[in-house]
Amino acid sequence: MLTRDRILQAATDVIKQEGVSSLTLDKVAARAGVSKGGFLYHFGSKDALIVGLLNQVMGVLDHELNVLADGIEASQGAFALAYLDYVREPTKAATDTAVSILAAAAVDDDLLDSTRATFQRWQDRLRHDDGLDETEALLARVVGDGLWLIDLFGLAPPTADERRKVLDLVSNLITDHGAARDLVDSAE
Amino acid sequence: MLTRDRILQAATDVIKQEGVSSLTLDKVAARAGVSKGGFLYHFGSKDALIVGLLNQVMGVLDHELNVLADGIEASQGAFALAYLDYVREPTKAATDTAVSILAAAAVDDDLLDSTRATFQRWQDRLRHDDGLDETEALLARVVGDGLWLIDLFGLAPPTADERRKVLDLVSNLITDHGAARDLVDSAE
DNA sequence: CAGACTTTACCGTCCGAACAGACGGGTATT
DNA sequence: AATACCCGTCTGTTCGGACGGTAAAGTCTG
Repeated sequence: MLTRDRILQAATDVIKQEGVSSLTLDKVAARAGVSKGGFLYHFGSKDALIVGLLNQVMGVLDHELNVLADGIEASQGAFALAYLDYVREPTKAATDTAVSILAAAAVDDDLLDSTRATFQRWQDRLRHDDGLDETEALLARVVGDGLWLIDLFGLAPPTADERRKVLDLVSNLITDHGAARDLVDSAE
Repeated sequence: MLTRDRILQAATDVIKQEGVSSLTLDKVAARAGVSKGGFLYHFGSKDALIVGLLNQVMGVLDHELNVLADGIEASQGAFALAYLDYVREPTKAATDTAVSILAAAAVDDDLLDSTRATFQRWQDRLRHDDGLDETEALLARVVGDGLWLIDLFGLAPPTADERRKVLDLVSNLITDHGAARDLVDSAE
């Protein structure tokens, strides 16, 4: 395993196990089995570490999301359905991304810029390229992100059963377009 | 204004304007117009400051949520509808809570315990006391929290119009119970 | 040899916390 | 009413330690 990757993994582990405030260069270097100088050869600063963390983990997330969407044979809303499926149970990529975002927000808000751009791309894809009602598409994203962020902070996360039911509800809403359209229309 | 309250307000302002990493005792004390010693008289440690921040702001949020729910005349799902209404546009209490949670997560995860308990109470109230389908109730919470947390991190937040539409969609789903029940049933 | 990689040693800064004491309004005592 | 006292509030300073980052020397490999 490359040293650089070991460092990224070590950084993620430190945050997961000891919290964002324990993410220090010394601790990451020690856990990666490298000296502080060795660490700084690969990442010139703490900010660079976090950018590297976000880039890697958001790349994985984006890739897995695309693979998942390609595997869904629905005529429309494949990406939205993939977005929902992705949070059915916590994956390593999703958890790693969450802690990385937390670390970035804690250190310097600007580090999240590229992450925001990725979310914007997902949002745009949901809005235009999916042949799906825009509001339903947004609902899928909000529900997906909501569950994901509830997990991140541990804010009374729903049980596995509740989780499954709410995801099924939204998935059905998307698939059975008529039902949702009726609801929307009845409001106007 | 009491010194203690000035300090809490100053802490919130510092996080909002300069980020979590700038939340230092010196900076908060200076902005509150008090010496560092004066600060430490009111909050014996940085942890105590964050606990105080969370307690105050979660108390306000809980209160406003209850007032809002009492003002809704729906036969069922009043609390769920209030939860959704509360995120229609960003309120000061919601924003303050968000940054406080971020600060707590950054400093020490355990500081969030009482906040988690409050969310659990909300969750329980949604689940049992509202005469509403459990899945729909959870949907309301996930959508509310989702929008709120998307705002916190600025992760491609939807426009005001999109926001309104998706909240209306979920509100209608809750009010028109039959439609959602059909969707749920059709999945089983 | 050359260059990629790693180590050791070190520095300046900043932070959280502790501390001794000043100020001042209220209270009790005379 | 004047004096003495107390205590909640706040000030300014100090300190130990941790942190991010630098510099330069050393090592391994092709």
